[in-house]
Parts: sequence; C-alpha cells; structure tokens
Amino acid sequence: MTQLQRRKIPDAAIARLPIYLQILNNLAATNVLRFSSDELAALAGVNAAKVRKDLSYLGSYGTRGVGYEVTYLIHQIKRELGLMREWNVVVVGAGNLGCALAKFDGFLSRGFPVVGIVDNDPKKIGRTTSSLTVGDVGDLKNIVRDEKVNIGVITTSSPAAQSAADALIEAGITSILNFAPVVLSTPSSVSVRNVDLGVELQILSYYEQMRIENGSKAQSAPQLNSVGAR
Amino acid sequence: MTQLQRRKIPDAAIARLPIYLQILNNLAATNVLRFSSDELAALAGVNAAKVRKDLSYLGSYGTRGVGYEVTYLIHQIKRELGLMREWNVVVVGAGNLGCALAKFDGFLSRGFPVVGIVDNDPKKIGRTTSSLTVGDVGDLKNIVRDEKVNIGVITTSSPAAQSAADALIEAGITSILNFAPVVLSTPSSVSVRNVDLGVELQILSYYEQMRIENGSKAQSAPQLNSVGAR
DNA sequence: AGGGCTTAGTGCATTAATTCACAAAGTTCA
DNA sequence: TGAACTTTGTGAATTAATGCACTAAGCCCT
Repeated sequence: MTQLQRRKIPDAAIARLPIYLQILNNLAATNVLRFSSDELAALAGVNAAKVRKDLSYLGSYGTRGVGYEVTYLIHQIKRELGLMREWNVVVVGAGNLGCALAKFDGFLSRGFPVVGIVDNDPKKIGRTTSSLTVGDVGDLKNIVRDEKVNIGVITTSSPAAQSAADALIEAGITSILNFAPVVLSTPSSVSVRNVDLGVELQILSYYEQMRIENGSKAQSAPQLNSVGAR
Repeated sequence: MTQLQRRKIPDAAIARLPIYLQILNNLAATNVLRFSSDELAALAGVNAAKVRKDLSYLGSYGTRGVGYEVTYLIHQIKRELGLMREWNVVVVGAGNLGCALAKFDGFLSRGFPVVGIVDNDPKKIGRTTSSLTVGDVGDLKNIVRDEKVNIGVITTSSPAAQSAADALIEAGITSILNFAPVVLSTPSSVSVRNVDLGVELQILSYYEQMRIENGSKAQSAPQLNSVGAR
C-alpha cells in the first residue's frame, strides 16, 4: 500500500491499468476533469467495484462523494506502470509484420520508440523502412548498448524465434514481446509476453462454434485476451 | 463431459488449448507419436497437472501408463476449438498493419483465410495487396454475404474503430479481433478479443521497472497475455 | 501370472480474482 | 448547522483457477 513496500498489485489488476489509462487519456483530451468509478467502469466494460479496487492499489487518490481527478490519476497510473520515461524498442525480424510495427506510430506515441530493426537475411539487411535501416542480427549487442534498448520485439518466423530470443537475452534484454507462435524458453528473470494472432482467432473460433451449436444462446468469449503459457 | 451437455470448459483452459495444439503440431511434424502430460507441460511451460486437467475437459483420451497419442489429441483439440473447418476473415482498415495481416500466412495456414480487406479512404480503395483488392467499407455487408465471412479484424485508427465494429455487426459478424486501442461497445452476443500492442508494452514496462527498482530480484511478468476489458 | 513401473484422471486444499455490500467521508443545499 | 445524497475504500463472501497428492489403469519384464 504505502510507497515503501511497493508491489503486491495483482497481475490481473496490472493488466487492466493500461486500459484505464487509455480511457483517461481520451477523457483528458475532451477536457473532462473528473470521473467516478461507475463512469470508468462503464467505459472500460468492467464492474465498478473492480475499478475502485484496482485504483486503490495505487493509493487512496479518490475523493468520496466526488470521484477521481483525471489528470492526477493519469499521472499515478503512469508512475506505477513505469511510463514516466521512454523505453526503447528493437524489432528482430524485418518481414511484413516487423516492418509494419517499426512504422507503427502507436509505439512511439505511447512512449516506446523503435530505435532499431534487425534481421539475419542478407537480402533484407541494409534496406530502409521508415527512417530505420535494417541491421544485422549479429550486431544486436552493439545496438542494444548504443541505443539503450530496453525491450525486444520478435517478429521472426517460428523456427528463428528461439535464437532471436537467445540473441536478445545475450545482449542484455530482459523484456520480450513475442509474435512468433512458439513458446520461448527463457530464464525466469526475463519477462516474456506472447501475442499469437492465430491463437486469438482460434479462441474466437471456439466461441463462434459454440454459438452455432447452441443456437446462439451461448455466452460469448471473455474480453480478456490471453495467450502464451508458463 | 459427455458430448451431450457440451461446454463448461473453463475460459482459462480454452485459452491454453491453442498453445497445446501448436506444440502438438510441431511434435507431429517431427514424427513423434506419443507424449505424456509431463512432456507437454515442459514444452508449454506449465504444470503437468494443469495439462492433464485441461485435456480431461476434452474427454478421457489418454492411456494410463502410456500417455496421449499426438495425432488423436490434435484431432480432439481441433474439434473442440471448432477448427475442423475454415473460418473466413475480413480485415477492416488497409493501413500498414491491416495490409501486413492480409499478407500474413499465419492466418491462412491455421485455417483463417483472409477473404477481403476494406477501408473507408478513397485513396486506398482499389489498391491491391497480395491478391486482394481493397474494397469499400460500405460494401461490407455484401462482402460478408458473398464471401461467407465469419470473423472481422479491425485495424483502423482508434476513432474509426467503433464504426468499423458497428459496420461488421450490422453485416452479421459475431466475432471480432480488434487491434485498435479502444474498448468497443458491442452487444453481448458478439465475441470481441482485443490485441493492443501498446498495452502489452506497458505491462512489460511495469515488470521491467520493478526489476530496476527492486534490484532485479523481482518476479517477472506472468506469461499470460491479457488485454482488453469487460 | 504377477510384481514393479509409469502415467492418466481427479478429489481436495490452496491461492487468486471477483463481486457484494456497507461504513466512512466528503459535498450540497436549505 | 445538519440532513440528504454521492461516491470512495475495503472487509468479507463468492467464484474461478491452480496445483498437490493419491487412486486407478495399463504396460513391461521376469
């Protein structure tokens, strides 16, 4: 609770804070000054008690009878999530997806500038994509050091993903966002998050089939995306 | 348990089945015939009891003292997930990401052919990307009918995402994969899964910051990706 | 044939997450 | 000032998910 003994925010709550943040940024953009847990709950599509409990992990920043202040809460969530600074990203794998992500402004705009992209294919090395030149995966260590990279994004083919991960870890990276549909083997000191688009579709397929079989009176999928393992 | 009163597989288990499937496909490709819950657990990075429990929701398809048969289990998982057939996909939003996804063979190879891509920008309509011509979002209803589309993928900008969702729902789509960083408002009969890349990075950022503050003795992120709300 | 070994299946305890429901604290207005 | 109203913050109950540990089955070898 107090600043001193930080942490013990449940993982489930941590995963929701970015959603709240996104909504609050929208509110701030439309000059909304305050919000209640009910309002945020409606916008986020969750239960109001959950919103209050989640926000209470940050501290006691609301005012009873009034609500929460938008800008203040934005500040607190950003502080908690470590978003008071930028985190540099390197993309490994300069295929369609890798290049699309390197260009993607959603990364930069949220404080995650892509400072490098590498590949192991000589035909791709040297190409330029949106102000970045594709580097050699062998130079990863130098790139990570020189560009102060914090997070690695893997967009290689499945067979290459593990060695991409190994290279990132060898270069000192401890946070990985993996788009390859494989379970990476990494030391427990490294955080990995998997985004497997095929998995997402397969989960949708399950609930879609359920609707068809049960005459559409089946419940729908939980809005929580979850992939990966461990 | 029995075929009759289908369902009551926990959502958490459903989200893991695609991972198991992916691993089993790899095993099959290397001519492995059988596996034990221990082996699959190691490959998936989960607990063996969890594997057994998850698989038991499908039915009692293992042999004690022996294990499970790879191809048979693949079949059962595919049946359960609704993967005995193809599900057609339409992409709404022909930007970088949308086009990359339309080309992405991970969709087709897993039984989700992209049969159409649309946009609302006249400058993009008519362009061709990997054998698909960008259509007008206004024609969505016809496309969904003619191409028998089952799943809509939203890769528009945030402001356009809700109207894209409305158009998909209006066209009769009940499963949506949303890449725009907004919480879509949809009837509960529609399944939505959100993939918000910014959110994933922000979650990584939290655990990364934790490691920095706590001198790297902090635990790392859960491998479960979770985004979205509701 | 039978003992030892392996591994699935599962009841049960534990832990995590969610939701309820209410007291505490503040606002507003007469 | 104080009564009515609003909304937070949080114990406690509930529900969901996890993981242990044991039983039931089948294989293999002598």
